[in-house]
Amino acid sequence: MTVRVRFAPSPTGHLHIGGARTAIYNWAFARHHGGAFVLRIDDTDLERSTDENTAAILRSLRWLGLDWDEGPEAGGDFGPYYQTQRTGTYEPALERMKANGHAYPCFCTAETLETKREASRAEGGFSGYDRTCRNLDPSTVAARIAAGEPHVWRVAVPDDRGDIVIDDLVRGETRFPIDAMDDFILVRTDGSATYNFATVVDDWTMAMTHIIRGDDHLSNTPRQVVVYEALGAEVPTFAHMSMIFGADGKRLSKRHGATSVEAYAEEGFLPEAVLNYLALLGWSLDGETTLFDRETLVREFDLSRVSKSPAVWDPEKLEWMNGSYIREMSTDKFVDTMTPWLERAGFATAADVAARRDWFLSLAPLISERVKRFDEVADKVAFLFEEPTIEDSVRVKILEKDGAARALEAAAEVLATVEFHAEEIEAALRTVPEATGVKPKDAFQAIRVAATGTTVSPPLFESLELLGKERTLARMAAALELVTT
RNA sequence: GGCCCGUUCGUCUAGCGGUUAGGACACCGCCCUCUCAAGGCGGAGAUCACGGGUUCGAAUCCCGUACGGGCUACCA
Repeated sequence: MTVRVRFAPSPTGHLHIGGARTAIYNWAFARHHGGAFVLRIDDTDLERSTDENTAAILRSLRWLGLDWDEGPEAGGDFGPYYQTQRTGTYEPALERMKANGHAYPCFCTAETLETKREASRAEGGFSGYDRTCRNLDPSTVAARIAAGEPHVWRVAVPDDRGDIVIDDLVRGETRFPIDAMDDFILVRTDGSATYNFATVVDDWTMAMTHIIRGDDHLSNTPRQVVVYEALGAEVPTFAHMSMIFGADGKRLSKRHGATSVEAYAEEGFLPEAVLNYLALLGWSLDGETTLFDRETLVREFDLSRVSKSPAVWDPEKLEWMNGSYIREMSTDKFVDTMTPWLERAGFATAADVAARRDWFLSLAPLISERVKRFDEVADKVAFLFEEPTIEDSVRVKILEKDGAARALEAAAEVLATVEFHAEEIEAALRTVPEATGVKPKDAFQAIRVAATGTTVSPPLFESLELLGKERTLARMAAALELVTT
């Protein structure tokens, strides 16, 4: 049988880091086994679900490079792929369970249930439904329904079934005592399906073979198994992965900073880095390999190597990884990726980049090994696009230092006569320390501050080349004026 | 309360009865060097949550405890 897995986000918000990881594992599992990765939008929470959120989720999945075989905008033979459009399938499923005697109507009101629950919980022990309506006389049941009395439909958990054992692909064999199982509600008074009923019917009718999800659903699994069995459906294989925590050991939330995939995209993270990091957070290839591409992930992914324990989200490691991917990018790709960030900063348009592509290509390697995210690029290249302002403290510390002015004058002089290429610039400037008696470090720092306005910049000679002779000399003259007046 | 899951350096993890407990991020030092990075080399960092077993031998198997998490809704 061919593998079919699904990712079923609820469009009540953007794609969350945790959801993204679940999607990645499902996707990798499907691709590894040559199966189908299905996307279903569980939008039954009408209050909070929005089309904007759905669109954002699709965008984020695509950004990560997770393509789905069936689902919104892809179609498929098992649709519809929006849960709100599948309500028609719950009714026949319920009929099927009724026919088997696996579902029964319950007329108990929410209030009486509440008081009963409190009472039994006070005594300690099982707090589930006491099955009052399970053994109602069939004729009275028929009469009450005919009279239009409000009721829900409950599952009749079999007494003779024995414990429910789940062979979880991540956690191994997990046993749930059957007598702790509640005759939970399948269909509400208003006729709508509850989560545990709806997902089972959806997953069953969509022919899912494996359910890979967060372990917050582990405790729901035995309930769902009961429904599968009552339906006469084949029970899929389950795999429950642990959650992602923040540094404080609490479930990851907004308090811990950016939690949506979109936010990481906007901060200048690369999709391949986010994918790699997320894949590694809770899964290991061999314990040694930390950097791997999409193809390797697909080839090597194995649920048995998914961690059972929760993982703490570590933004620093993600940044390191992103930096690593940036450094490995081709110069061309770096320029392309950098362009929108330059546009956003108002430094250059895509047309500017195209017009002077060679110049940007020589800029790229200077920047790529100095940033961990693309939102740092603008700051690093600013000196090339706008006139620097030298801070007082820097002026005092560097430009007014003994010999600095002398070095600047000498530098300006030699630079004026030279071809403006890094090698020539370097050769010329190397003569300055000896000629002036100023230490190389001090001389170069003075020139750096004059040219870039700061003490930290990309390599000096290359930076000057990019700046060009005219601007370099003008800035040096301006710096000299600053300290000599 | 009941049921279920988890616990190896600060963090992510390897380990699946015999290892000097390995790797990665972060941290520290050295090298490189015009600053910052990047890179190279090295270092520190884990009584494997705790307590009992089983075994010649346990991070690895079993039981218990503690702590953390989940479920226990006419939420998903």
